[in-house]
Amino acid sequence: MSILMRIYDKLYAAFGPQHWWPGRTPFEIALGAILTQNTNWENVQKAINNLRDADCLTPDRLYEVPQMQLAQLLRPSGYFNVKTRRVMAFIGFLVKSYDGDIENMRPVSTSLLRKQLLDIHGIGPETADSILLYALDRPVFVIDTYTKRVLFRHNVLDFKCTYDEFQRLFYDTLPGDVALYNEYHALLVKTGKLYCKPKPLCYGNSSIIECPLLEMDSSGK
DNA sequence: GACCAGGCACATC
DNA sequence: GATGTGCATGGT
Repeated sequence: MSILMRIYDKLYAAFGPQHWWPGRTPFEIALGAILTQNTNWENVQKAINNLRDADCLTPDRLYEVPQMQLAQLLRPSGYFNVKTRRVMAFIGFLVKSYDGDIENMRPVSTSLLRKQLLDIHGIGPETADSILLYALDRPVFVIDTYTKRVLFRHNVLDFKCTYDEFQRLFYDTLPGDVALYNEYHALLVKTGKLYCKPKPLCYGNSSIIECPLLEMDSSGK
């Protein structure tokens, strides 16, 4: 069994299902993916609640709302000027390419969708992959800071490896299963929050193991 | 007051 | 290609 599958089994046994992504609709999930960039989820939820209270939680309404007003609604999520532009870019794409309905993306291939998402200003690999996996149910593995930290601290990959290199390891050693990818990423975030804070640990010391639930036995099995 | 939080674009070398 | 920096609120 691969190291990644063993880690998954340990995490699932320890924490159980995480019921991700926290969002009511695919569109809300996509918005959350943008708003949570480098940001605590509780702050994102406040911004999403603002949008809901202002009746702005649909592509049509967001397409109409003035930029200044949108920025104020997004304020609690931090980087609100940046995120306002990014949300507007995403909405513009959705309206222009998919008639303002994320459901119209369903028939399109995953590889094409990923290219289109990455072309949108403010959507990088993690945000694109989060939308693909959690909003559109595609077998795409999301790599985030916690994923890198947890794997690095278990000597699976170097922290300096690229996004694609981390992702490749998951594709090479796990089946392409949406439910598995969904749960695994959520479990890595859960574990990272509990055990893999950036300090006082040093990224340069790969021998440090700070995730006790993940420690393997001496035979490496 | 310091640190942290589910990135990304852009400038510079 | 690698490295550094700006973006910002809110909780601990």
